[in-house]
Amino acid sequence: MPKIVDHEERRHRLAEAVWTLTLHDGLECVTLRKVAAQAGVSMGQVQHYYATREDMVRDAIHRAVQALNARIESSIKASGSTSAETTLRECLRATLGRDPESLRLLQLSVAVVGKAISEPALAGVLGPGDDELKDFTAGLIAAARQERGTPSRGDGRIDADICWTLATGLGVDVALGQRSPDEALGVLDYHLDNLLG
Amino acid sequence: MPKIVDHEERRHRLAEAVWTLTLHDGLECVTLRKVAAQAGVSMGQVQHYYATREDMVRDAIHRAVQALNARIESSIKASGSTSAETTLRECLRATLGRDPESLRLLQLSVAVVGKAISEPALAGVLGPGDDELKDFTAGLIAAARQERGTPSRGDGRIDADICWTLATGLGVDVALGQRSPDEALGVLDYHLDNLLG
DNA sequence: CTTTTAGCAATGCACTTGCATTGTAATAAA
DNA sequence: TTTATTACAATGCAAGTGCATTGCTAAAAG
Repeated sequence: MPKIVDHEERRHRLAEAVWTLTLHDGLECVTLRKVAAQAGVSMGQVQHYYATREDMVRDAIHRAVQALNARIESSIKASGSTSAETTLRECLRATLGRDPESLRLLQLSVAVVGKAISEPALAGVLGPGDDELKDFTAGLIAAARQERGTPSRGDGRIDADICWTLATGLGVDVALGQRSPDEALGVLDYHLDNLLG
Repeated sequence: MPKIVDHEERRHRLAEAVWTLTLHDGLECVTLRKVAAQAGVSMGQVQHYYATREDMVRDAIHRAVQALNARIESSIKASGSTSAETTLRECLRATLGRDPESLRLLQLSVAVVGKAISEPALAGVLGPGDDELKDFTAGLIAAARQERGTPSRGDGRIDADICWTLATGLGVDVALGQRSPDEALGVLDYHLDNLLG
């Protein structure tokens, strides 16, 4: 029938604008007009794709989390054929914002996490808190120890838990500029050396 | 001259109102009128004590951080005469929001940390990122190992760093309701057992 | 008692906000 | 070519915002 455009591309552009504004001015400054201006479109277009401002912000956050998870998973797959230790290190490193785009997404997550306090539904979406990931990581730890010939000890699930909590904590520091990515990497590697050694 | 009131008490009441609103509705919903209503005073009174909204929010955040630090320090002093290990455990535990007021302050910190992305000056104020604390903690770790008869190993400063990063990371999870304080405590203790054992 | 001043309370105002409404141009199906 | 429908653009509007201004009241200094 009529003019058909790529909705996905439009929403992505708008989400990008929301990201930029959020990082630059904070979430409270994300308004329909500013998003339109940032994206270089009219306010009508924004309204066409999002029923409410809440909808828009929600989608932008959702897309950011997806993009971040995609980067972690691609890190896992990129080092899939090497040793378990390499895979373990690599996927934890993915949370440290070591390239510009990862850093951007990381900062965005931090900028947004506060909303989850007054909006508990958001808490589940953020952060890698699922059991599946922890089991997977616990398996990697066990395998890495076997590679090293280190006897297994302790509770692998808690070890995995600590790895992720530490890595995301380091990531927060990096996002806030309180730590360089390299310094965070050093701390993480130090922990893994102790854990596997 | 004229009527004299306790400025400190007034500002504290207003800050309390800001806290409550922030936890309940998020920072973006903190307006002069709502704060006045929450505190049960007129909007004029709020304006009398804060020149701008920004001033008000800044002061409320500052007071929250102060209160949280005070709780950590009081934890240290409360266990001052016992073993180094007890002191170490106790001051790290203080970041886990184990009593209602600590939890409230912890949640408030999380609700506010996002602002630090677009307002880097705030980053320094939040979180226990100073070197002094890390040195102190490194000292506690060394002393605790001596108490246990464990030979010292690794880098005490990085160990201390990891302890705090882990503890604050766990605190974030608790604040978001993704972890119970008891669970977080278990993870922290597990880590300290490994570290000191 | 007078006077001065801190401590508000009340109101007003320009501005911004999200959202609704309406109009219009383009295009694919008929 | 007609027509239906998508994709906007433009404008309007009520509500809410931060802040300025004004006026009043109570109490301490004189």
